[in-house]
Amino acid sequence: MEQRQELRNAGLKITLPRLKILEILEGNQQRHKSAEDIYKELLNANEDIGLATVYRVLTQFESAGLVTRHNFEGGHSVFEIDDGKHHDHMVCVDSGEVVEFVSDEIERLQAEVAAQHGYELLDHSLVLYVKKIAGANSD
Amino acid sequence: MEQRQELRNAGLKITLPRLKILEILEGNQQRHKSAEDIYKELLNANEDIGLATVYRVLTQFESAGLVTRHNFEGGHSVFEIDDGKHHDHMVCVDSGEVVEFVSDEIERLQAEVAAQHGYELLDHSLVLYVKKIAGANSD
DNA sequence: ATGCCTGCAAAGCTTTTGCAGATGC
DNA sequence: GCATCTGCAAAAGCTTTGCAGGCAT
Repeated sequence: MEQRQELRNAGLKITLPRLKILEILEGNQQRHKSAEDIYKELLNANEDIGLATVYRVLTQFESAGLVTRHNFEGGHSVFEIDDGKHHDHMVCVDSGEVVEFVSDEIERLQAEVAAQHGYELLDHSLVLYVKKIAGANSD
Repeated sequence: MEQRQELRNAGLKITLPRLKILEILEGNQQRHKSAEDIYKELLNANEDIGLATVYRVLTQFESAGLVTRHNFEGGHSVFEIDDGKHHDHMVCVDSGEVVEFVSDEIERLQAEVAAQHGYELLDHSLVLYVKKIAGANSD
């Protein structure tokens, strides 16, 4: 029940919808969820929370730095708990599976490239679209 | 007037809307345009072409490999002529300016990272969000 | 009690689709 | 002449907003 404190720190009142949504986001199943995904999980849990509220809460969480919003291909956004550890994503085009990874070298090169063009790197978005190699172990 | 041939190669009938849209995409002003941008340019040029047609044509062009669609942050797509030369993008958060760049090293590292996880790299999307360094020359 | 929060429904935005008429070949 | 293409308008999909009531503090 540490979530109450997270909400408090974010300057948000502790309400049932926010607790439930935070709980779902912290669940260890799928880390990357769309608003719709969350809405469905709430329905399954018999929580009477509107889709509009899900969106509002997610936006508030984003402003508060609790979650990160990603715009993968396909029009809709997905959200993920922001634990402070930066990483990029790899999406399997067959299964839709999302794998997180970090490459310090890529990070460094990005800053370097930006600098070469006279820019300071503020942020970046890197998504690899991949496909499982037959017969390979996935890690 | 080489555009007719490009359309033909793509298996598309030569029509006024397609010619005009291709022409705009090949214009040397802004390389990255949204459907709306193109629609506005058509209106300015007094061409009587509907927005729906712009979308349809862009989708056809994309299938034909004539253009590439990017989903930068912000909900709407931008299109760019596909000249076969792969590159990534750097977007200035202040001016909205878009700079293209290629880093062979980053490309190589991406494939490497994917392989380490048992995946084959099919495609990727890399966007750097940057800010001009005061007093630096921009190249 | 007060002010922030929620649910519902309606609107907003980008993109897609249906249909009848127009156009290219 | 026939199939493909276009314009218009309406619909679709995701997300946001307005409003009246509800809940946390």
